Amino acid sequence: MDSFVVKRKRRIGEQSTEFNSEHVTKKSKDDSTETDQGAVHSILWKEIRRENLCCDYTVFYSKHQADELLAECEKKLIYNEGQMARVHLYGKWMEIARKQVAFGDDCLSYRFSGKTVLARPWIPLVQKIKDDITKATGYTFNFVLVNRYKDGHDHIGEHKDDEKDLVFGHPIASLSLGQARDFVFKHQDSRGKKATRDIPTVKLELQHGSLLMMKHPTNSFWYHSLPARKKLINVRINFTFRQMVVKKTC
DNA sequence: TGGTATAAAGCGC
DNA sequence: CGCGCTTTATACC
Repeated sequence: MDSFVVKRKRRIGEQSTEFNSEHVTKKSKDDSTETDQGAVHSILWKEIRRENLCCDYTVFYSKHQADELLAECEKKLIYNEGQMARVHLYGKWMEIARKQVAFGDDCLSYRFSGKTVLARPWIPLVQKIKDDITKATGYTFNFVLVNRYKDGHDHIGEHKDDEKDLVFGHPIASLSLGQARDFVFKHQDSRGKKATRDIPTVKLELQHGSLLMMKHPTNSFWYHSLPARKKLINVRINFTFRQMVVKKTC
């Protein structure tokens, strides 16, 4: 069993909606003997399972905690500009419809779509979120890509996370703050006109303060996207914590 | 070395 | 407004 049920010293928030809920099971509390004056609670993960898709979702921070984190992010985060804010796709350089910055251990970088995003040194705000997730899940991370979607016009297209620089099999932890947004998984065999199979898309709504653990082999088989939702006016900031291959040279 | 994939926008419906 | 589909020439195994 791949479950990880972890105790945290806080009450977790409400579960959010997963549209195709018939395939979702809530993880039951295990046979834990934890009795820390009732102050410690197991995280209730919503398990999302399809063929070669394995994700766990929970509301990780209370509204109050998430509000404070979002405010601090808006105050302290500075995003990449210029060449660093573009991708090379289908022969053209394109501006991205969002803002992006990365933090990580010394000398780490992440290459995708013809560009290299260098990690800035960790700052306490981001380090704290990373440490919270590690405490809750047991997984470590040495890199995070931060995407800021200023409103519902900002988005990211269908893609798979580029695995060249990622430690194979390590989960990606996606923490969301701010505007709840739809998040869509589409199986690689069900895309386009010459799809060979008809596998339904999987849609989630990623809530303020939520954590989505994307586990192996999800990213090898499924594309994901954050489609535009043009009526939404509020900002969303997303952190995707990763474990990168550490190279010998800087 | 070639075969393969593409984190984007734009169009039609 | 939202979706599905096409594009395209470079970068990479």
